[in-house]
Amino acid sequence: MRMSRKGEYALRAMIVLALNHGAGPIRIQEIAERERIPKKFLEQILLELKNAGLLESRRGVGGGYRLIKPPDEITLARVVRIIDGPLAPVSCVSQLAHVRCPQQKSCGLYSVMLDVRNAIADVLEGVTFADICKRTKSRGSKKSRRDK
Amino acid sequence: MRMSRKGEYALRAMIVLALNHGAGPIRIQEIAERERIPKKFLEQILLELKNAGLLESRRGVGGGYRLIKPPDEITLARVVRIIDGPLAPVSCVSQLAHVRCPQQKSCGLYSVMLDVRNAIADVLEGVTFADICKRTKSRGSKKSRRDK
DNA sequence: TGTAAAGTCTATAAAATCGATAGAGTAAAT
DNA sequence: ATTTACTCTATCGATTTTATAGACTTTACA
Repeated sequence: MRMSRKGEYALRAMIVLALNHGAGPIRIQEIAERERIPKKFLEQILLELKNAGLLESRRGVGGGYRLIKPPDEITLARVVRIIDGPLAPVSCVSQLAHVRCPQQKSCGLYSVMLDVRNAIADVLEGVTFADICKRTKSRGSKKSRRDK
Repeated sequence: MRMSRKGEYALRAMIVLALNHGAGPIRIQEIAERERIPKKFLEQILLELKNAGLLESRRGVGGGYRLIKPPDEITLARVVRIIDGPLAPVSCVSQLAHVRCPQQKSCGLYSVMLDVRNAIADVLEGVTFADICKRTKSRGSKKSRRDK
């Protein structure tokens, strides 16, 4: 149930941009160094986010990227969907992907996978980059659990 | 945030076995046909599930696979973890994978990803194959939502 | 007892995806 | 003009995923 590294890079880059929101644009290079992301890889990611309408850029001296909207209007879900596609764990519960689920909705898996998708979406749609910025500063961690 | 096809195959195969629990063993061939899963691929999957202690098998005429425990004692999470590994979307929130998250827990992403992992786990640990069997028969679907 | 049926095991192939890199191009600033 | 920094497209290598192959073992039963 993995998220791609690309998706994680995108989130980290967005956090940097959110923390800096209001100040001038930030260069790719700087984000890449701060988050230890391969620069050329990050270029592609930021371009995608720009083409999706999340970022604006300026070229040349003093150029770089910045958020178009304030951090509290951008959810993590938005970014993950742009970079990694649907949140749905299997294609049959995503509206976009047309799939030939053998028994369609009669299949018992369908509703569970729908629940999983919704659970993921609830978390990711409920958190904005403004929230992340707060957490990053105040470090207010939550409960913890095991995983395997 | 995809689950592998292998994981989905495993879940479907388990459902077939659960629906048949109490009757005799089921042949790989039969499961493969019913769920349209490549037989040789399914062999590997069932073997993994057997080695993990979920299934038992018999060879020769009249052989096949069956569940060791009743369906209401096996959660979907169990199967997904066996076949696909940790549920955690990024490695830094999984105990097993030792990772070098740049800022460790001070990173604002950490708690969100933990929430995602827990949300997934809550769903998958809360559903057994007995539940799925009920749903498959009675077709009691739930709420629906969009995804993209 | 021998033959067919079924699972077991390991290797490998084919395909897809991922992560990363390369390099030529364009726009902006000075 | 020159430098800086984003833009675009292609490609590469590695890994992972998905699938196939084939020889082997166990079991039933004729």
